[in-house]
Amino acid sequence: MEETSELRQQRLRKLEEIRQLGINPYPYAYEVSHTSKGILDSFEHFESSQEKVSIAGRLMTVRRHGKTSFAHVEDDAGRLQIYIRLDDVGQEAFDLFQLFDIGDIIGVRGHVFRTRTGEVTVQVETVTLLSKSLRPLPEKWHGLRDKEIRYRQRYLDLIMNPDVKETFRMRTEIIRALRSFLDARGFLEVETPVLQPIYGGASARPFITHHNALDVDFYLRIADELYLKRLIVGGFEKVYEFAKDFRNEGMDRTHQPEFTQMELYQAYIDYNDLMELVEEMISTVAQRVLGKTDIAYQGHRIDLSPPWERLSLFESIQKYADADLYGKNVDELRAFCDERNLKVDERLGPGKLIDEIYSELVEPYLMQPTFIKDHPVDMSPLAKRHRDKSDLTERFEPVIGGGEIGNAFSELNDPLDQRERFEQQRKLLEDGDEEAQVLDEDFLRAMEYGMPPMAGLGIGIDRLVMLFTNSPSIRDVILFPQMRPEREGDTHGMSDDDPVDNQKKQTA
RNA sequence: GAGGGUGUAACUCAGUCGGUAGAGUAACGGCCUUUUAAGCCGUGAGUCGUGGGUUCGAUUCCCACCACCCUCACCA
Repeated sequence: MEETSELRQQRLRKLEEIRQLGINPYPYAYEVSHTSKGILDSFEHFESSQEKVSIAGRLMTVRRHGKTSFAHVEDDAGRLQIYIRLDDVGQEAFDLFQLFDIGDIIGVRGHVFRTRTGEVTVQVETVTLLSKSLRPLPEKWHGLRDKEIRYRQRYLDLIMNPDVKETFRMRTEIIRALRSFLDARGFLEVETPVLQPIYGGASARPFITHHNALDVDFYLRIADELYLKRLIVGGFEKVYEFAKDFRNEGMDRTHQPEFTQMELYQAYIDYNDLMELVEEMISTVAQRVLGKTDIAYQGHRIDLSPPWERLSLFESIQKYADADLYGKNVDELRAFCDERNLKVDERLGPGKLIDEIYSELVEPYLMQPTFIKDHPVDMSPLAKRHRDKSDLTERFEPVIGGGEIGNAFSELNDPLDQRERFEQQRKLLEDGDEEAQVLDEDFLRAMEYGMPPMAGLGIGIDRLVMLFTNSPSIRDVILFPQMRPEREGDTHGMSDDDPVDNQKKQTA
């Protein structure tokens, strides 16, 4: 279908014509002296010096006027107008320029001036084709709106929508700021396996893959927690990792099967110390990336400056749902759910019920940064028991904008308690909880050698970036979000009969 | 997994109470040496998501399927 497209055929003809002129439409390099932004920022200098500049980028607009043309060239830093006159560039170059299309990558060299209407412009003396484009870009006025094409063909989205570029620049800056915050505090960035023989560290269903040489199945990690803790056993005292994790679950506005989490572990601190670190880290990153600590997210103003409110899970339910559920048994909790019209699964244990109640009645209303802490022990098999209440754990979730952006605890380092917790998880698994955690014998062995007291944290990087960039969907902060693969004959405009492939098939 | 919505030219969208479709942009030809949604004149462009059914006739009605979006359910 694409190969018969009229517009593409026209461009292929132009490509041939350019070749006939003895010009390579795909040359090797171009000497770029300046960026569009550099020229715009220092216009007076360039105007008075008449210094020659060369810029390269994508031709985004063209206004042809017979023997002159105005156009805009867009590079990584922005757009700059260029002005081409027959008298300036000569007949040959001007004819070549007539063969250019919007979307072509070109380089131009000339001096800088300001037009009658006041726009900073390069008056072109030489023009070079750097890459001929064969497909038309979306329309200049409405741009590219179709979300499916934007996600599937992110390159096109990036070309057409400047704010997308900005979002992903900011994503990188956020990660960079987190790194430098942790590095400055003596944390060591490490790498741990993505392929794991036993998955662990979170409650989720894994992806399974197969290693041929060993003839064993591996799991793509759902977390790196158990490996980072092994490193603390090994003697590192502060470690972190930016990890791509994989969870084989549903996808929606806040979930992708492949997502990024930053986990950190520090020996000899507890979860109270870690809360301080988290609020300082997030507000520092905001200050560095956004230049402020109050942000706007989907119509809400959020103040990230410390200290953040600290509420135990049961206090938060007390405060937002006006109910004291601490110490209630399963039947009482279920009765409460009925009373508040919460539909819950029959099989849920007390911990999951509490979590359900909290998620429905509390979390969505927590716009300002809040540490929700002290979760029931059966919800948190890797967390240390609360020092005062043995049925709770020293765990907290930083909640911002109505959703949690992470999870942390004073880490359980009692190997015998840990074994019991794994055994309880095994029962849950046998009772049909597909997300229950699996016993990891080597992890227990490591713990038996002696694991220092410590606290650990996981931060959902994608969600943090959503908050910082005011993005409503996780797909807006992942460059290439997972989509159902394209199939021939499906979505309109998406079928892509590659003529090169077809040629190969024919000649094979 | 359930419910709702969308799918028409390269893009953004109209439209057809059933008679095989239009606008703007982009493209092509012509005029135009400071334009910027340049302008003026002219032209071409589409298996109306896919498959089936009803019908003399389907892009339109019906059914199934596919993709995407939204809401809900599970999760970070």
